[in-house]
Amino acid sequence: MKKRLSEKEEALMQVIWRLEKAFARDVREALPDPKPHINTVATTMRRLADKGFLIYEDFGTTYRYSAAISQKDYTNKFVKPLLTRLFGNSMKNAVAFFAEQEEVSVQELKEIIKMIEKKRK
Amino acid sequence: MKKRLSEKEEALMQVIWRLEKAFARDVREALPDPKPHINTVATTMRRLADKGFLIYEDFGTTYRYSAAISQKDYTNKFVKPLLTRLFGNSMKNAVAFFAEQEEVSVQELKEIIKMIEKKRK
DNA sequence: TTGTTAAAACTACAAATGTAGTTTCTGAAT
DNA sequence: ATTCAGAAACTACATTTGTAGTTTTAACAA
Repeated sequence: MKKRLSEKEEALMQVIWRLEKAFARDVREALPDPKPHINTVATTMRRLADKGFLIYEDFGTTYRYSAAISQKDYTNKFVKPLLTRLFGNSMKNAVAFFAEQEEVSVQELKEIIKMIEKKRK
Repeated sequence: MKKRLSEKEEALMQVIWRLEKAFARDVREALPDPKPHINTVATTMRRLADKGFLIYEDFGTTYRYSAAISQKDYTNKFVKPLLTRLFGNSMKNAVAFFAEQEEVSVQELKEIIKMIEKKRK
């Protein structure tokens, strides 16, 4: 698990994180149209398992997959470095950027502060 | 300019965003050891130009590159969707996550609020 | 037991990416 | 003019990713 995933691979992981446990066909179902060929999904999932991002249980005739890394851990390991690099090694700058872009309102920032303070005391 | 860049490509873009205008050798210089072969840098930059991420000026015997897309625009276009997908389509959740991880302190969040409020009035 | 079927396994191939050697060009220094 | 160096251009090749056809396997149904 060294490298960030590609967009398509990440899309599969998203589905698995959401469904928690899923067979290839479930994942395919959850993907938006145009849905990829089932073998494409299966191959990608196998590769993700090879790379350590998925684990699977043997279900007789099929495998059921689940994530080997939580979305949080993935985010910390692969997304956070990307963000901090982009924003001069400062998550504060990153947050400020999204706040300025009005992706996060002042109101929401205040809610976040409240939430954190409650949690920490 | 459809797809997010790979990690290596993004690393080059980082350098260019920082230097603003740069020759291949400048970019290579700015990269951490072990530095890639100069041709590797040049090839990657040419490909980035082909894909519309870089533009270049002819400098007689060489080309000087600069970004065709600002770091902000790149972030909005490619990083923000990734974040929102990861966090249930909510940038608020994303910010809350990083705040909880103590990547951003309550103090900093308050500074951001102040900064925003000043800018908006 | 013989189809039928669903899934995995195997195979294949194109495009993208990462990397770097070889060749050519051009301007600068003798 | 000749040589030299730096850079681009060209070429090459391995790996990864995206995609899907073909073959095998295993379970179930008639």
